[in-house]
Amino acid sequence: MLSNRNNNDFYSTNELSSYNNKSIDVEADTPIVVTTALPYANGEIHLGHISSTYLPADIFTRFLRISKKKVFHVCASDDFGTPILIKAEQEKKTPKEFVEYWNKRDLEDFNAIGISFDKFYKTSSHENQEFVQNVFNKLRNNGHIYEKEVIQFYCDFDNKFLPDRYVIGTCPYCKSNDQYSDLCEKCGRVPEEILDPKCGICGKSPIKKSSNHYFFKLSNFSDDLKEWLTTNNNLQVDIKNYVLHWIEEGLQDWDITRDLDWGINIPVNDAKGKVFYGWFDNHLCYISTFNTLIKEQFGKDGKDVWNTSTIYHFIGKDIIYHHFLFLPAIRMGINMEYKLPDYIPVRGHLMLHNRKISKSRNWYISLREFISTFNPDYLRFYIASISPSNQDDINFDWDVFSSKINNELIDNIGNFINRTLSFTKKHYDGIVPEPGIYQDEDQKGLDTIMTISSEIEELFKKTETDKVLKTILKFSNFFNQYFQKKQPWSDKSSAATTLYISINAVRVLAVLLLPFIPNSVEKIWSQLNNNNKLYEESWDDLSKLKVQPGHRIGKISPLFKKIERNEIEKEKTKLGTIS
RNA sequence: GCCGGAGUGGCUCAGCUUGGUUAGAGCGUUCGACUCAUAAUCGAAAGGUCGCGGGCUCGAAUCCCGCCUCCGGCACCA
Repeated sequence: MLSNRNNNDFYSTNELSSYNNKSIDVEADTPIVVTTALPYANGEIHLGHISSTYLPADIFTRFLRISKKKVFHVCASDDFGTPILIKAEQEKKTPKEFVEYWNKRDLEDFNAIGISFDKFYKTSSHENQEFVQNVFNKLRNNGHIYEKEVIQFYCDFDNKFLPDRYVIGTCPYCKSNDQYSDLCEKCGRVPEEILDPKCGICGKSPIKKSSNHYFFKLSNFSDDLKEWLTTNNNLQVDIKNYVLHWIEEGLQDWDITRDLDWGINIPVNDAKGKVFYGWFDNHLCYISTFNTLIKEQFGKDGKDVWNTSTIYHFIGKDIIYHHFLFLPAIRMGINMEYKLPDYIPVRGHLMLHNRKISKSRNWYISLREFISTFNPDYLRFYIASISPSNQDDINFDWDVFSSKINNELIDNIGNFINRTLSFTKKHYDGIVPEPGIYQDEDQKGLDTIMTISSEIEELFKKTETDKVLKTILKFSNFFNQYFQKKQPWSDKSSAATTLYISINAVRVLAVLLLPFIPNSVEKIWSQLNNNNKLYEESWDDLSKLKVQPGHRIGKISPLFKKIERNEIEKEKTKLGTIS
């Protein structure tokens, strides 16, 4: 059940516009382009999407921003294709209305969990349509496109070709009725040939008819792809080997045509009623969206910026094939007008209590539902703390979630912050005290603050978010120990020094945690009563003692609310029962 | 079937690339300390023949061979 809480307001909206300071010269420093895989505009975002793609990208992006790098995070909704057409018809909406709804809804959900895009656009934008058609024409002129007749199901009654999703029949494997010809939702397999096919619109038996399709000669690029995969050392080795294996087996040319009217028109006169296959246009939307953003922000041609940038495509492991083969091959096919990606961080899938997430089997947790009950930062913290920088699957478990949040985020980090600030309030009237002589313990504390940034920076760059968080927890744990050993409540002579150092450690923690729990960290900042904005902080200043003696801190209250046993039990019983 | 990954204290995992002090961490358990703090924190202890068998080596969780078990991918999917 969803609460009435307005999730849009959870993260401040002017935060992003402040990042995008137009005075920054995009050419002065190497810009970084971060793209995230496009959500398909036919259903809600769930925890799996967040975990495999958007959160790792957002943490990375936020780290780059605080490191004062020029970074552009672009994404878009994937608006075309048969499943959308079918669902729109079911809901008696035009496909355009349907995808507009999901585009808006997805962005709201992303905002609610603090995924910060510089632009979230759509594959149905006129910019993308023109761009895709342009790319197609160039590929065609370069000899990478050919035409071929293919046999398709055709419904005489409805007078149209039936793409796979429009053909319903019996699964040849598990014999379930009423399954799509390209996917059996009962057994999860992809039928070779569906039994007893029926038209998904009128229910009559379709006939087979030939249709002229356009093919992309993926096979032209085998050598170039192999070369790229071998020489780009930023790509994950296990994935490279996996993809190289596909190339060895021989790449199939790729049918990029669909006999549909919901898609990007193929810019050829005799291709009326045909559109591009979604995977031809959707990843080109990374570029068209980026170009639109650069035009809007700087009035420039995005191409130049793109080609001088470092490019990251964040994806889940299910779309490796498209991103390691189709995407680069298409860019190669237009003479590298737009450079290839430098990095393709691939993450595994999120399991739910050790079972695969499946919407059709109702084994999933939607993002909306999650954040109607829990602080969105709890999800960010938990997922980040269990996400390795490889494509291993990870597991969402309500009990682990609750113990991580209560023990690590709240009891370790939250408590250190709270005890430090409360002590300052109580014994120093909220004024940061003047430090005295540094003893050994104090010096160790100062050293810990000094070295933390370089220790963490490397891990961030390798997108090892779980290790970053572990290091931050170690940092916080160190200061809990420090506080305990120094006993400022009884050792009055060194209490001022203890508090001065501790308060500065709180500030460091806030900056360190910004990429992970951006909302909560704003609260720390306001409790510290710093007079600048947190996002104006720079990573370079991380290890400085910037909270000065004499500074008055703000109002103190616990940052987090603990997760109660019964809340978790409630969530566990809800699993799989939501209709 | 093919390709890949994993098996380490009750649980979750790190370490393995570049073999070498009594194999680490967190949670959980037990005992103790403290009271600034959201019954929090701090200290200590118990607990593992590092899946099995062999091999190389002065020495292996770490390298090599074989076996067992589990998991993932195999071109719809975050």
